Amino acid sequence: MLKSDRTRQRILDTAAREFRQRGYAGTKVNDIALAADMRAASIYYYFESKDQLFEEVLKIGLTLIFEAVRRAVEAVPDKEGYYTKLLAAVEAHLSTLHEYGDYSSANIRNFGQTPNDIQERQLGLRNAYGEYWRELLIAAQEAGVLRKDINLSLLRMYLFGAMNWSDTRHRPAGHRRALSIHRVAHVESG
Amino acid sequence: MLKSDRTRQRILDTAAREFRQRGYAGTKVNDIALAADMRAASIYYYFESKDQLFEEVLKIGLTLIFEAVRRAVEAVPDKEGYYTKLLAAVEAHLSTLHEYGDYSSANIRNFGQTPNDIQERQLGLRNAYGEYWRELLIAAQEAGVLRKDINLSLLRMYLFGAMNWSDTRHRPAGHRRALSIHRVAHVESG
DNA sequence: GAAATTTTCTAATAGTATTTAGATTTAGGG
DNA sequence: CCCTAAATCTAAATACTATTAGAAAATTTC
Repeated sequence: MLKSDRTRQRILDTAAREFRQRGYAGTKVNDIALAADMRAASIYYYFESKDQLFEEVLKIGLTLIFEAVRRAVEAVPDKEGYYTKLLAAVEAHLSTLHEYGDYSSANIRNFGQTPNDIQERQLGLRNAYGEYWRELLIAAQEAGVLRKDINLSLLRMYLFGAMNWSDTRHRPAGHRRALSIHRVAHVESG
Repeated sequence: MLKSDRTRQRILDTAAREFRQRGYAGTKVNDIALAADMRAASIYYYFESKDQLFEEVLKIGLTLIFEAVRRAVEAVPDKEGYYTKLLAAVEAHLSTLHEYGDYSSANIRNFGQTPNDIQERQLGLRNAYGEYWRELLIAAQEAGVLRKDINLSLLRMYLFGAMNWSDTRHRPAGHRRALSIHRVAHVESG
């Protein structure tokens, strides 16, 4: 029963890559199949529909980020304070985006243009992640790590934008990211 | 001969809105036509193809932002220094995104998932805008407004991300932005 | 190694999309 | 008003796309 699982995984990986690059409507089931070295019909043996496949990719994408960030924040001892916690969160978000880029980028880039019924089913997870950051930022501000006059909703929005944008830029092959995630998180020169 | 121009404009406006919401592949020529209160075939009287219409929307979107930013920066007297110039640029970018949102958002949100041939034709304009910011940031750093150890490529990437992200969040109707662009640019509470 | 089961493929179906052709309507100038 | 040109429409051609049916191949089990 293992081959089956590996094939399913291969379809998911390929689908994530295609959805990321061409979007939900722009990706044809056939594109995914050919890129995964099979015929379109075979995909229906593993997934009910294109929509269901897409939803699974979306869910995996955000779940990976959320769990990595939560783990990273919880790994910081409380005595280190909220500045360190915040940095850990940023680094975890960026690392996941880098490592499981196809899944998480597929989610981030396509959510806005996803059909409504799919969006609604994903909204819970999305809001939960936003809420997690909201509370993190509030705690950081109360701990004095962020100035009181900073608008936390805006800051959160900007943070997400900044973290997720890196993804938009195309990374030329052979010119792999030369900066460590740490440097990226600190906006430092290498 | 004015009716013609107005209709063409109406098609463009409608197309920008649809492309923004549903993406390039997700938007059907029919959707645009119906939303603009006509039949699909009529669009072909004004535009050669769906692609050409899409390209025109993309181009308008970025051109509006670029020109607004350039004008805003040039309007700042040199003696006011680069911090003011930088803020003016951010405010202009945000304002345009807010005012001509459909065009500029259609560009920002869809560029990555646009077919290759279209992307290539738009690349010149995109690179020019990026280059404009690059030089602005270099000048600001040399003028001492930005710390020397800050990686300008990353900063630019993050700036774009932060500025363009606001766009992703849906603005519930009736709950129009309560913060001024100025406050948004400063990440200040209202 | 043959039977049973799982997996994959070929071919067809049904539904949609873009785009043309050509007829019809609308608007403006004389 | 009427004529002409511009603008729009209806209907159809063409081309895709998701999905299904069922045959064929591969894999597993005994």
